[in-house]
Amino acid sequence: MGKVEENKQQKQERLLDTAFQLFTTKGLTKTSISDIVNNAGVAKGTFYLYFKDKYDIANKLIARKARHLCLQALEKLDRAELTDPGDRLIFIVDDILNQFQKTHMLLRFINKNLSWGIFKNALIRGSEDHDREMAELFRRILGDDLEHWEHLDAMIYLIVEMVGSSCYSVILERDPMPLEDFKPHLYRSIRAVVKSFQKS
Amino acid sequence: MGKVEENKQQKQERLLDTAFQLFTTKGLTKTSISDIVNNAGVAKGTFYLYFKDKYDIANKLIARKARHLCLQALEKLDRAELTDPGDRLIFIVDDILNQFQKTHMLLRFINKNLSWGIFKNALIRGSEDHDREMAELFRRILGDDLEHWEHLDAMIYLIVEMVGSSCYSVILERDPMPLEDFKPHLYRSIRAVVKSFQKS
Amino acid sequence: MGKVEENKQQKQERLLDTAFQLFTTKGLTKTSISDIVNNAGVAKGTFYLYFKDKYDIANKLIARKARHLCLQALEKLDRAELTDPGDRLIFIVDDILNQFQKTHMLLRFINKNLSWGIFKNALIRGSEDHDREMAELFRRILGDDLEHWEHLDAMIYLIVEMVGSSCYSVILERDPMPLEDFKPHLYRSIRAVVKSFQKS
Amino acid sequence: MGKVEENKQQKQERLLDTAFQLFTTKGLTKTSISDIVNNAGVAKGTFYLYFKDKYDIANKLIARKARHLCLQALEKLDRAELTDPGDRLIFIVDDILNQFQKTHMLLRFINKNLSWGIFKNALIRGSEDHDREMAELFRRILGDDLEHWEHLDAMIYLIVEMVGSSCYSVILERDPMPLEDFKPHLYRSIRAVVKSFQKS
DNA sequence: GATGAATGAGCATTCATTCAT
DNA sequence: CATGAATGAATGCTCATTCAT
Repeated sequence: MGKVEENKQQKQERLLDTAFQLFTTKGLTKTSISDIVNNAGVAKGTFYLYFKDKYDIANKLIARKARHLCLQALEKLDRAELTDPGDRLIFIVDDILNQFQKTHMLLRFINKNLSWGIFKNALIRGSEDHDREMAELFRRILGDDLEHWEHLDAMIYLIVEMVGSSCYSVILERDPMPLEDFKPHLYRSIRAVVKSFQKS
Repeated sequence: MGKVEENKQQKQERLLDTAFQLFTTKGLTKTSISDIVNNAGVAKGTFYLYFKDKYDIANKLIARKARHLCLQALEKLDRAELTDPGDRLIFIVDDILNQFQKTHMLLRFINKNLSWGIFKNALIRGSEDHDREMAELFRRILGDDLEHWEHLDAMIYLIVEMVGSSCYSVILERDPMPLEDFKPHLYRSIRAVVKSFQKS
Repeated sequence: MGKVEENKQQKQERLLDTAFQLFTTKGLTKTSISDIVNNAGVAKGTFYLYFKDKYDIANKLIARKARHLCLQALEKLDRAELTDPGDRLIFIVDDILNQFQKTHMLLRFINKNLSWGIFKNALIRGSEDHDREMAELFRRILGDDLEHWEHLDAMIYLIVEMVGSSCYSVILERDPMPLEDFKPHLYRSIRAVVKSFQKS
Repeated sequence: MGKVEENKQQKQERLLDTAFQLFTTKGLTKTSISDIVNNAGVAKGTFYLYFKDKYDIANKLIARKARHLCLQALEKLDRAELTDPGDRLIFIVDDILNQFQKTHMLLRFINKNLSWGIFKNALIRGSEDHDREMAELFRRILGDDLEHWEHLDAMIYLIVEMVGSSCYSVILERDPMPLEDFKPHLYRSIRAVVKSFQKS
């Protein structure tokens, strides 16, 4: 029985990997299910055993990749022993940007969907005690003194969108400037925004 | 044969209008060229006389709409007689957001493409003396005292991306909060970013 | 191992019941073997242990239902103590029509196959002494004085086809008229046909 | 322009003819649209230019064939100069049965759909003054003295269903007897039914 | 320039059937 | 006996593109 279960897992894994590779090279619209199964070496029907359609596998892929990305960054943050909340936030951002810089493919795929919603779902997903988990996540990112800020949710939302959106073309096209040139401006802006949310 | 020329213009216009309506209601991928020509009352072959394919007409449409949006905002700004650069920038942002709030369709279509590149092209497009035009545009937006800032291009880029990206789901889905609630945070952040770019 | 035997019987039964329900609601062509086994809670392979394919199970189902229908009508006839052959024939027809009226589903499934062949097979099926059984069946339906008629087989055939065919749309669509309005014409015609087959 | 129109007609005709041949040999369910276009020597897309799907072309085919069948029989009847309504009715029935006898294919295709509805639509189809046309049709079939009968519609319905249903297996399978043996019984029954509908 | 009939590659999806467990 | 994962042929249908008129 374990053997069958193992085999199933393997098939699904192979489909996910193949799909990821094709999505990142040819793009989602140009990739057909036929492409995926042919490259994965499984029968067409098998695809439908595991996924509803192309968008189903794409979403599962995004969630999986985003989750991995965030968890890695958070683990590094834990080991970094930073105390200043601005430093901590920028540490996370910097780590994620560096990961994207290393593999443009991943960024191209996660694309413009690089939003707060994605990350939230990737980390919390369907939890019962949603608010408590959110607070914990914020605390894990910023440190323990959350009471210095107002509207933490709006602040995080704004920063994630700002970073995600602005770095897309910076990383992929070096437009309007290379990432290294852009980082100082970005990080200075993040600090400014964080400060503007602080309770007076 | 001004009549013929007129007729040509009219056909193209009808195609653009129809395409816009279909793109905003059915979405780009779900709209076929057949849909467009049928609704426009034009023969299929005629489409190819004016556009290369679906994406060609979509891009021309985005450029046209974005241009209109910006020009309107700039004209209102000219009449508003504001002097503070932060006020001026926020006036523009506010006007554009209000326009999008009025017609969600337009925002849904321009989609995540709501980026600095779009606006830049919409306003300057293929000019020879690119840098001079940019400087003039900045001056038109911020006022005459540009020398107080460094890296104006980075600043504008960052702000446009931040606004565009964060307001997309705020306007269309009221997520994570309605536009009216979000605006104060956004404008406060814009001011903070603008300040952080000022020469010390 | 009566238990195993029982279990087998139960599985087959469950497949038959499920298939009937699906055939009558979704129609034969729209029902797949996957549908049947899923709804029956049986593995796909199991289906092939008992039936050759979809049409095999459908035929077995028709035979089974038609048989049940006829036997019920015949038993009621036995208890009705009618003597006139016309009365007896119409009693049977009326009972069957009423059963169909009650459950349109059944009629819709047996469909246009509601023919003499079906009923014959349902009642006699693969008997060795076919002719003697037929005579007995006729005698059971019409009474003992069969010698008054010629070509009994043709007569029964004609009447069954006439009733089955004409009542299909009458019962299911009330077209060209409702069953209650149609019955007098039908029964009058049956009597006329019966009479026309009598030996002069 | 005439040339294009002609070509279109020709294509549609070729599709109809090919479909008819395949439907009658392989059966409707076993015939795919690919089969049809391959045999017709046209592209797949062309099929959808003229028909919605397989059932659309089948229905158009049935209507067309049934219409042709009836019109032929009616024309012959006009030339036959029969006066007795029973004779006239049987003349029509006989002619149609003979046509089916000649080309089993046609009967196999029209199949169990050989009903009053088909013929009614084939002859009257979407007319405004439906009732008047029906009366005229009845008069054309039975002669001028329609007032001798009650419930003409029920009578015609019953007879068409009886003939269609009973002759299907008689012609195609010679079961339960060959057509020539069956005809006397059928015609005697028709006369009996017709008589039973006469006003007393 | 304008038309629209014709094309046919391409796609998603279904499903009967098999067979190793 | 029973299972259900895997198969892959088959099908209906779409649609961008061409080209003769």
